Amino acid sequence: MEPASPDPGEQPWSIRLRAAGLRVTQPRLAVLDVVDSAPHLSADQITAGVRSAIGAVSTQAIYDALNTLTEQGILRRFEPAGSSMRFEVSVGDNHHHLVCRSCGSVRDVPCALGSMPCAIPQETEGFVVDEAEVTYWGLCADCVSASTPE
Amino acid sequence: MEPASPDPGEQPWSIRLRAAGLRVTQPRLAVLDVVDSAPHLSADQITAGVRSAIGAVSTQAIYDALNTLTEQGILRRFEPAGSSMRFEVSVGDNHHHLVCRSCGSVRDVPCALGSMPCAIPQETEGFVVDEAEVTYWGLCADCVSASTPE
DNA sequence: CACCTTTTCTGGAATCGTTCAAGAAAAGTC
DNA sequence: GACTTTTCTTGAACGATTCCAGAAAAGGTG
Repeated sequence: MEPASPDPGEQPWSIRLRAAGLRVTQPRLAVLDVVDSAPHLSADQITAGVRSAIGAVSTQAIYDALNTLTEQGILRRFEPAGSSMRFEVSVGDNHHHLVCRSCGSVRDVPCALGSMPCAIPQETEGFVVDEAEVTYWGLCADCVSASTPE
Repeated sequence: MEPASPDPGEQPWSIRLRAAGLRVTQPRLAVLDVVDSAPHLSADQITAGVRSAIGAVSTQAIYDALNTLTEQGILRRFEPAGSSMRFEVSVGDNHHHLVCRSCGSVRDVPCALGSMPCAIPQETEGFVVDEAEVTYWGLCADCVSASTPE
């Protein structure tokens, strides 16, 4: 085993961890693998994935890893209203999310708002903006068809 | 007392409640007054405001009022990541929010993304979008100056 | 390679915000 | 004024996340 590498051609996680000044630990590698293989998972789901990959790990270790990795910009965290935290590997493209009101599923959408006004830091009466987060709410294809009579 | 009316010239809350098929109760009127007088409050803060206005009210009554009023479109609820629910009187302008990463304060911003792409329902691979929510993250003026050395 | 310092993980409890559930009270109807 | 339905009270439950103290592991150093 030991994928421990995001993708052939990319730097293995261990390198990215060291580059961020973080120690390379089993839980962190496992968290990265799980999040990389399935974006938008909750802490709970990530915990399950990590445990099935490397055995017993404390809940705290997962949260610690998620928080640390997020702080270092390796993961990106978001939290649609009514949902718990969700994570994805940070790729720096500032894409946005479609969230299904019915089943809570999340889908990525490229930042398609014209010429990305959302990436442009603005200033509003002294308020310094560093990020614009867009969440599209609606129904996913499955839930649409499930709710349609015919 | 008994403001019970959003604004001179606007319909009193009782009318709006009845129009929505809801009974007119003290807790609901008080919730509306509090939210109207200070947008972006949390359920907790609203509870405090309501209690100081009409005396003892159960926490549950507040949550019930908030949920019901939100369902009926009289209030608008939003929930910046890391924060609890926040409420404002729904005015139908689909404005957005600036959220301070440091102190959590919220400020309204008009939907200024060009010609409001955010209000235009899109469809993406069967995903039917009915709302676009934009959250700007950054630092409010106070926190900016507090964090600046000089 | 053994040692040492620092970071990270374990285990368990605590916390916050929100919801659930059953019965009492109030609103609106006839 | 009695009746039906909605709303409120009380009190417990719940999920997600964090806090804490001590044990274990990571990785630099001699």
